[in-house]
Amino acid sequence: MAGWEEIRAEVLARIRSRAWPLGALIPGEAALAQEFGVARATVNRALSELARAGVLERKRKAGTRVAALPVRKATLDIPVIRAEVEARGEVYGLRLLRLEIGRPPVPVVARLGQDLGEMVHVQTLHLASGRGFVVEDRWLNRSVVPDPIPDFGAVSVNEWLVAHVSYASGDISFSADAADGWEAEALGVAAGAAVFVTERCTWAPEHPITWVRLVHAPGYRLSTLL
Amino acid sequence: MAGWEEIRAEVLARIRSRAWPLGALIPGEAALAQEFGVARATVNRALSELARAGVLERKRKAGTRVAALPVRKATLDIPVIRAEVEARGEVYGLRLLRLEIGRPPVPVVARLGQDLGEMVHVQTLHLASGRGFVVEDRWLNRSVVPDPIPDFGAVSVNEWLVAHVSYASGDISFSADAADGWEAEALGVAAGAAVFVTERCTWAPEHPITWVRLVHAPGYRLSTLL
DNA sequence: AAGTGGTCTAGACCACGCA
DNA sequence: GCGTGGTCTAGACCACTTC
Repeated sequence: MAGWEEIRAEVLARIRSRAWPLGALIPGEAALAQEFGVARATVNRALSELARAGVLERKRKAGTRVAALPVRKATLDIPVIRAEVEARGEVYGLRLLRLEIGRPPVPVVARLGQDLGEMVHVQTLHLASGRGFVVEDRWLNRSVVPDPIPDFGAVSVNEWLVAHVSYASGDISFSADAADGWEAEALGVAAGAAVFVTERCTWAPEHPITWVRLVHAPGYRLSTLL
Repeated sequence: MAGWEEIRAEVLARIRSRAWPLGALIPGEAALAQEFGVARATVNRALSELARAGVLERKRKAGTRVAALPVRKATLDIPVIRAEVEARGEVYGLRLLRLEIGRPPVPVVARLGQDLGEMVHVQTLHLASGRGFVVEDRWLNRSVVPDPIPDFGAVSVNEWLVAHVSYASGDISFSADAADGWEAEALGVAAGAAVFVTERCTWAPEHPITWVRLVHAPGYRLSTLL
């Protein structure tokens, strides 16, 4: 018994075999290190990984226990749309549908957490081999966009942001919705069709950067390994 | 400059400020350790975290470079449904709609990767404060279910599995779909309404355990911090 | 062959959170 | 307080990859 991965496996095995039941306190790092004949840091690495995966819950002083109701954690990759299209072996295309300056609707202001007044509104259509793949509806903080405004018909806003604007945090959510009139038209599907929607909001340390809603063509799947 | 989090922040700042441009090779761990006045292990921890987040790409011998097309990684929590309902402050309820033994349809067999012959088919409805919350359609490997079959009207299959069956791996995917006839009826919505669908497949090291499709009531959102 | 990141060790100090 | 996990160090060896 040597590497942290072997130790992680052994600990997992004890949990799966109910040698360490759900909710139970397991021995401390020092004890396990001695039992396995490794340094405490190695045990720490193994247990930390399991905690990150949601299998264990660790607290200073309280010790480490097996999670009672294991909350599985899955890691999602959120690629740039162009990369996603190309990964499918299709040809990426981009069409700028609308670019204007105006005040965002109330729900968008609410999500951003503050009213920035006028913002840059961009609507684009991402194409995979000529077919509509994703419709993007985005509001951008004017202060992050230079004057003149970059050509968002050549480089998608997302890719431009990644390369030119630093940011700190954000959130993302997924839902199902019925395709809106113009969204359905852009994607070439019937209005009201069930579509997968991604909504993202990002902030720089001190101010909002952008809010975006991505409507994916029917059949879209987001998947990952558990 | 001391902790790995500070070093991570400093490295991030250099990337965001384009001092280290996208795709560029950054100094080795040893050099950074000297510059920051810390041990190499500390730099390693900081860079490893950034690599896990998709900001850096690391390869032995080749060195560490800034990811050219940053793939954001988001971590999703996949809770047990009961916990999800209770976290909303609602009362959880469970109703067993169907329990039978039979052969799964072809798409399910395909997903599982092998034909197990007859399987246990369970359909349940999860309720939040009496309203339909999730419809579950599940096929279980007969060999993981004891005889007699547990009371899946009292404890959901998922919770029973968590507590009684060890497993190794699986995958999960999310999509949008139009609600099917019986699903719509169970949820109390119009047939064809846009619903959020979670599909999960899990395997023990050597054999499939279960395939499940969860249809969430309209309005369901899956969200996380980036 | 050589350079880079990945891991391990033995020891140490510290922060947190219970009592 | 005091026990636990979280982190840092200095040094070492190893695995992988490119040259």
